Amino acid sequence: MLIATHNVNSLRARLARFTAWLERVQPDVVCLQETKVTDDLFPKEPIEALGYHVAFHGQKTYNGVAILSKTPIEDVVAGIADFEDPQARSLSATTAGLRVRCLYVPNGKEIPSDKYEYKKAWLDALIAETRASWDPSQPVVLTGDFNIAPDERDLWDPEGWHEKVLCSTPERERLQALLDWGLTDAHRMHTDEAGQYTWWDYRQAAFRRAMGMRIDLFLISAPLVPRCTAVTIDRQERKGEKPSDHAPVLMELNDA
DNA sequence: ATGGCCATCATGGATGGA
Repeated sequence: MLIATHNVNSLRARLARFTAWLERVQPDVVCLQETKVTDDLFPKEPIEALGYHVAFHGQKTYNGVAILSKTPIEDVVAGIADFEDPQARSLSATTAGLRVRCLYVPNGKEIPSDKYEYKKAWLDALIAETRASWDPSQPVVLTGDFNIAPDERDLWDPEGWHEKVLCSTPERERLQALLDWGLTDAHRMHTDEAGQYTWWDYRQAAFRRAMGMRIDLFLISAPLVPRCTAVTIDRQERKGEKPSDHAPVLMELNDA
């Protein structure tokens, strides 16, 4: 089966492009971030018409997450336990035999800033809920836009980005806490290569100049590690008319 | 040297993104 994550940077602005991609690629499960649409306006009809069940958790203008699946979606939970969050950034659900968590981690803006403090507190709450209520012996997928580049291979200018937001030690320590709980960065199971980016700034012709970061991740629990045969970044989808600034990432899992 | 793009809301320009 194929599971995808994609920060679409507005689902409605990207709808025609996205549904064309969905029809072509035929992923079994898709996690979307930055849908930027309230639940009453979520464009579920064109997605359901392509054979997908859909769960969503959105708000006006900013943020917003959704899970699409060819099989029924159950036990949907929005947000993080014991964390009052006005921003729609987490959606968990069971589908296709997986417990899936679709995440849009806060950006953090700059260090120091209120937004950076919010990012750290948000990640602390995610870690706490994961330790308290999730089971790494089950098939668990945490995926989405983590807004953290795991290591120096994952950003185009390590010196320029040194201890900047998305790369700072406190952020990476929090990502490591999730990994230490019992998750594996699926991309790194298959390659040590640097420069495997998933996001490129719209400015400065960053995509053409390979100025990007790998911040869209699949973190998988131990039962899924032997099933994961490939992780690919769909760079083609970053090209053309009105792309998102993120490329979709696809993970292939063998049957259990 | 700085910022250079894009989406939203709204209809100008601020905010946010990363």
